[in-house]
Amino acid sequence: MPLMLYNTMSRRKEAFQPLDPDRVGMYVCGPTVYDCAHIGNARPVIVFDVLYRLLKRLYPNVVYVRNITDVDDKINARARDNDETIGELTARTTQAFHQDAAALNTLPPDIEPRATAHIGHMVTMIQTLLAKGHAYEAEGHVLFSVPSMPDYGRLSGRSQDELIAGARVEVAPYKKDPADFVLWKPSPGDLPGWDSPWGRGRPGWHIECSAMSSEYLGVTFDIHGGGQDLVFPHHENELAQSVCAHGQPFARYWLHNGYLMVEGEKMSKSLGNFFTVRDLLDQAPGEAIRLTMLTTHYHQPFDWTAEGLRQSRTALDRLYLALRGVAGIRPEGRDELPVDVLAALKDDINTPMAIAHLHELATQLNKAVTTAEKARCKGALLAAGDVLGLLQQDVEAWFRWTPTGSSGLDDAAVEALVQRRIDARKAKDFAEADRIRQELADAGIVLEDGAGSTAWRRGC
RNA sequence: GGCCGGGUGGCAGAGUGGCUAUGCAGAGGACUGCAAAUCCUUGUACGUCGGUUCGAUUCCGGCCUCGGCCUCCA
Repeated sequence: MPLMLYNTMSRRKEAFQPLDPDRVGMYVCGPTVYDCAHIGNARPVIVFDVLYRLLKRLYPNVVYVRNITDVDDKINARARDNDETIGELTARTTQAFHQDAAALNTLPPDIEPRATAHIGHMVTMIQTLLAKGHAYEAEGHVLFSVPSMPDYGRLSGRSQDELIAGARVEVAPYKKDPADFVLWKPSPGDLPGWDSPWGRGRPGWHIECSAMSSEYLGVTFDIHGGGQDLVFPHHENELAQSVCAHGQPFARYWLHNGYLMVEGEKMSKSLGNFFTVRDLLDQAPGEAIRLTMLTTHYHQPFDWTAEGLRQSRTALDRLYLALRGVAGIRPEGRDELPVDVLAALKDDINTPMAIAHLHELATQLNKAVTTAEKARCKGALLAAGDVLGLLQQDVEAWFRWTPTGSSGLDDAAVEALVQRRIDARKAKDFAEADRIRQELADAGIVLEDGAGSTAWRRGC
């Protein structure tokens, strides 16, 4: 079965056929670095990480580009509010983003270009658009002329008439058409600016992705991803600029992850349901956050709930318990992705289905009797985990995770109590053994007596 | 107003024109010093009204309802 992907452009699932199977290109819109990432930002990071891992399985050479937007009016405003320089703000938030992405067990992209390092390329593209009559200068701005592109609006599925009718924002007086958008705008002395044929200024939002994607992946490339909210206007405009400047097709497959809500409501600061990835990492392991995100198909709206996170932790407990049971056995077939997991992911990245198979593999592992069988099941489970970015940490590390600022028993204290209980059991002093069990239970520690040993873990 | 995507068992969440995932929670059983874990068994699910069909949760249409987008929020 070929890899099937839902293409926003055609509104249907299509068989993926790369332009060049020896160099598959994927561009995903990365963060604007003005603040810590919130959980909505985390969704595309995780979803496209799974696609990246899958593509790497299927093709020998995948180039994953995810940009950092480090020039933006929100950045300017935030730096002023924080009383820090723009450079300090963007460096700090970029680093925080990298830490969060790593905590969610996502692979770094192959190339992570920053917008400010590609201003020259953007200027060149804007000049081309001007020369071809797709852009015009007005009051120090350069604007893209939407009417100059007949099939503008195809990606987001709206006609130019609709755009004009629906425009609810005051139209800047220098625009020839209400739908026209900024390619370049003037910068006063106190804002970041670069010299250009149109004076000192800074780029509009959309042009950076057009410039950087073509620089690293070519003017036509395979996959372009991002959140659904970017379909319009960002991706529509990127597409328009790129096609008009280069005269060739742009991205061939457009993938968009659905929106994120919190406890059934739109996430917003005013509702008090706004979480950063950081906030959550203090309360739950990154792997649990990752699994939670993957339990809903990427294309569906995702409802983040405390209960959902709890269930994911329980699910990971189950999977890691299965692995703990075969800790001493060397896995077999570690590199062979189980066929049903592969099939699920090849069907438009059906992670919920893949996770269901993960559970079935765990059940098989739990039921395995012979060592050979256990080794095979363990290998299959781990291989399935690899492509999902799950089950890769040390089993005991998973069970010992503690929330930030926890004041409970530390590992050594738990070990000491467990040992005292083992001694009590050997002496058949079950009253003392049960007292210790209760003491540990009160501290959130679950004990599991096995043949000749006692394992422990921290409950949720 | 225009456009888009949803409504599945107690909960989350896939999927399918007939054989009805998976996990959590619940019930019963096996195992266990007690537990936990594990395994086995179990639960008349598909918003509503019509249509197509031998048969629809799955296809088509109306309706209800939820959410989103409509110029810079992933």
